[in-house]
Amino acid sequence: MLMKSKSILEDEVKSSSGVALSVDCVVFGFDEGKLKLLCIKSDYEKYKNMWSFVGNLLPADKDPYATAVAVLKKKTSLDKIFLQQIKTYGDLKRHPAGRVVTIVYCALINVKHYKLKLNDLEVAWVDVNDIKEMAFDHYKILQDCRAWLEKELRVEPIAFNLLQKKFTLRELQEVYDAILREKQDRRNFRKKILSQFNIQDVNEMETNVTHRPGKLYKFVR
Amino acid sequence: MLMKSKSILEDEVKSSSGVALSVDCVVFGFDEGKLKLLCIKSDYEKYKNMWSFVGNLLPADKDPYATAVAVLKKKTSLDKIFLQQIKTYGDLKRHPAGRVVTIVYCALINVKHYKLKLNDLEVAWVDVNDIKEMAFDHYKILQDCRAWLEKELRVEPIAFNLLQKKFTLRELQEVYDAILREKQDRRNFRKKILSQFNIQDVNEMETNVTHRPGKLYKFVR
DNA sequence: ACAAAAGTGTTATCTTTACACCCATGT
DNA sequence: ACATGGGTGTAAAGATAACACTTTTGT
Repeated sequence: MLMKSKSILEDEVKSSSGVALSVDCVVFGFDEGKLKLLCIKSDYEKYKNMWSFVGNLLPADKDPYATAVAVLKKKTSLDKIFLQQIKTYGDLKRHPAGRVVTIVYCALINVKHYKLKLNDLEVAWVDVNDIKEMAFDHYKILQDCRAWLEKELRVEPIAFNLLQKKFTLRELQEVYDAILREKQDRRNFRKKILSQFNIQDVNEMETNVTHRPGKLYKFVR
Repeated sequence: MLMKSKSILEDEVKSSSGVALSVDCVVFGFDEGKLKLLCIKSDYEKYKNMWSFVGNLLPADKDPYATAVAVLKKKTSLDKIFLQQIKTYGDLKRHPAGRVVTIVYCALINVKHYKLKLNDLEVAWVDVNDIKEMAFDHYKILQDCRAWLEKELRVEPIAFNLLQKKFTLRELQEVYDAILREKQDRRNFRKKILSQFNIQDVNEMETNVTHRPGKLYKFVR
């Protein structure tokens, strides 16, 4: 969502010959077996206390991708995040402050990354499956992003962005099962994923688990 | 590309707090076994006589999709065109007139449609494979659209938009072969396409061909 | 000893690929 | 009669799906 307070944004909208441009980031994380969404409480009266995406107006001297990177840096302290443009939303009535067209990016981040900190008390990780509505048209956008994520997951090596560098095949499968909303057969999953991508055994084992530890792997491009 | 003359556009860019928004349409057609692109000569000094896409600035009272529909209606007289948003381009230096962010749509149209007429002398169908450069960042955009088209063709029933309602399987395969840039085996293609989509024999034959006429089919959703 | 997940192979089914001959039409 | 593409089946290879038991660790 837009970071400016309502009155400041309305001024900007008026001054831009009718159309303002913003960038929104749909940030997915994975934790405790669940797909999570980085959410911020809306500061708009109309959507008071509803969740929305992090975002910002597009500065005149920054391109959309750089703006999305800056938004993520500000909210999470992370650089080098997997970030992909999904779609642009420009319905006339989508924003109560006036005409705002927003370019939506999807980010996949590792919730356990040692550098991750949420630099805003209003920002939180929310279980995607618990979200039934959001501010603005963000719920619709979320559905589009989930559809994109499902499709992309089946063909591209994007799941690794949600995990730490070294991971077990169980963790990897948990990511797939959460995003695709189905439990796959363990043996078939392992066979397929190992033949689909270059995944290397790093000769280490997971620790601090209450069961037989699994081998650790890494993904290599 | 943008329809306005250089000076008018520059005024608009200046008045919009630094960022103007436009819509560009990458329009594909299929004719004589070749994938064609609807092109217009650029009217910018810098890109004089180079091809560009049809497009327009986003009016304050129209959403991006409706704007794309209006552009196509104006240039081709066609309504009800298959039209899908692909990506938004906003590099700082992409347009010589200043800061212009453009939302790109891809359209697939039937070149033989009885209503199709190009309402502009500067507009033409160009063989996609003959295009080596374009104005602005349009060549890069074209490559992205071709990549999208290839990927989408393999899974969604979009090829039919490039053909007339009734078509032969040869014509359909020509579309696939042109977009995927490979000649597939005829028997395998027929088996696959008939099992993938609901394609019905309309009990008619093609006419005016110098060889054994093929059956006509139609696609049903 | 028990609970929890790791690790592993085979078989059946489905999908994909490679491949060649006769047929209908126009010239 | 010839040139052009229409129409069709089969077999081999590869991909996917279903399925169960033994092992390792922590408690």
